[in-house]
Amino acid sequence: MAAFDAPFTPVEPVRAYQRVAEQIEDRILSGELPPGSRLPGERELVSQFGVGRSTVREALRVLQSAGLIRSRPGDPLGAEVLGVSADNLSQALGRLTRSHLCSLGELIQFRMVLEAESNRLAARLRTEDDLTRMAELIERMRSLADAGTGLRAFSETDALFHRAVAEASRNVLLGLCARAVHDAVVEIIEHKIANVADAAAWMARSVEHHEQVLAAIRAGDAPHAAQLARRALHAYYADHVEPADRALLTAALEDA
Amino acid sequence: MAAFDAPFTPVEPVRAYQRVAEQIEDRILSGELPPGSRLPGERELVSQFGVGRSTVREALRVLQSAGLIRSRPGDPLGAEVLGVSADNLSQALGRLTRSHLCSLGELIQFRMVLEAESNRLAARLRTEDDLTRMAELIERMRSLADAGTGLRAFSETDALFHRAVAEASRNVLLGLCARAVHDAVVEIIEHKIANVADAAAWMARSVEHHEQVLAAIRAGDAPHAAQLARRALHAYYADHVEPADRALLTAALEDA
DNA sequence: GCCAGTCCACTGGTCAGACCAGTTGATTTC
DNA sequence: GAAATCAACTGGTCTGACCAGTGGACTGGC
Repeated sequence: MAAFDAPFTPVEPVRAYQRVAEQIEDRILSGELPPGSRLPGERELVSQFGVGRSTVREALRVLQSAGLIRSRPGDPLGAEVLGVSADNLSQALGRLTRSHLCSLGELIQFRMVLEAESNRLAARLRTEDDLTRMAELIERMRSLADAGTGLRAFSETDALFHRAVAEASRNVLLGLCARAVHDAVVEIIEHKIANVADAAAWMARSVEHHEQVLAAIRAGDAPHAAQLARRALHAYYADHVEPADRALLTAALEDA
Repeated sequence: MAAFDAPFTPVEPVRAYQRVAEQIEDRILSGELPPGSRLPGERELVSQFGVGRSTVREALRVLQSAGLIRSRPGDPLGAEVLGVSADNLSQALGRLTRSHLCSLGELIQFRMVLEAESNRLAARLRTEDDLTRMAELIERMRSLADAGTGLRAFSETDALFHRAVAEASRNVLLGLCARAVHDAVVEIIEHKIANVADAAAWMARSVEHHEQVLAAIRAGDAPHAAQLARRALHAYYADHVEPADRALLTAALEDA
């Protein structure tokens, strides 16, 4: 911005706990404190930062609510550094839907966009390694489905497949957001869908869908891979959103 | 999930400040405490919840870091309820990039996806009101550009236009995420781009681009509207990402 | 020497009480 | 009536204390 546009910016007071939190956050984000490492104990931080314990604790609380650290009473090693994850994102997205600021239909439409784009990019940028990884995961899903195990193990492998696709798309952000949205959706309507009547048939259909996706990605057919994701989500969720929102999902489907 | 799949889930201790924060958050998200309303003072909350002040303060800190409330020393009205916003999202996204877990290229690629999809849906779902709103904003941008005002005012109107498009797309989530990503990008490379050599020419080009977008949206040409967003972002940012990431941006461009 | 059990120093979680700087609105003063 | 003053608040911070729980050191028996 030009200098005359806003010569000075208002100065807002910076609280002590903010500066403490910033210092720690910077070290975590810069990699100086990698995931798995430990922070000093609270009383040690008190003497290092030269502030009271309540200030340190408020700072730690902020970092914890951001998902950067985790602390446990009685742990002589101090709080554990977790690093950046998608948890915070999915939490924020969950709040958006819980507040009815955005509907379930929008959430699923958004997921259609993300997964479609993930597939599209994967079809374009995937390596051979990516393809074998995905094929292996599909194989595992098939064997799980045949073995008649519970849905939980199947869903986990399913999530791994989507993660493999996201990795092949070479965009971490896309993958993290897709996972966050996925988690938010699950949190909202898990109970409605969890006990599908015929789990076996559902798993078989899911395996089939994933095979189609893999084939499109292998063939480098980006538009088709994208469209597959959109269609699958539409078919799966269309019945679970309010009728008013159904048009949204359909709109995301057309010539995308 | 089937009952035999995981009959019991581990029980983790719930801290007092968490329950306090949850109670308040629930009331905010349910709309019982709308944005602009006030929370009781901390000492009042202490007596209402029956916990110590530090517990109340840690809870408020969590809510504040989630962007749900804002407190100011000396305010006799108590903390202000802000409601859900995109700030929290952009903060999380900023952390992702600052931690080098995802690059600037990925961020911009993601923005290409979001804005393209926003345009696409807007082209399909826009109403006449949406169109006039957008046209007005473009007109305002043009007059600002002609008047030779600073970039700041121009950028604000630009942001309003994108918001209008997001609104026309009938997906709040898409708009909020797009704004969050936009903010994250700005935070990272604002200083690099802020003082463009020829602001006037840049603004003129921007107005022209927005007119093309509006025309496509008005015509209902969804694919073209989407492609316009991708191309504009590519043209604007391609030079600012590392060469290794340039292929990412290009990949997001092709037959999308 | 090894393993069980005990014990204790220490952790984070919580509370109570205090002080400070800053805001606000009523009160006083001119 | 406007300006200065004041007192009753607020949130921000610090101190010191207690608790339940953890984990390593210590101790006992084998």
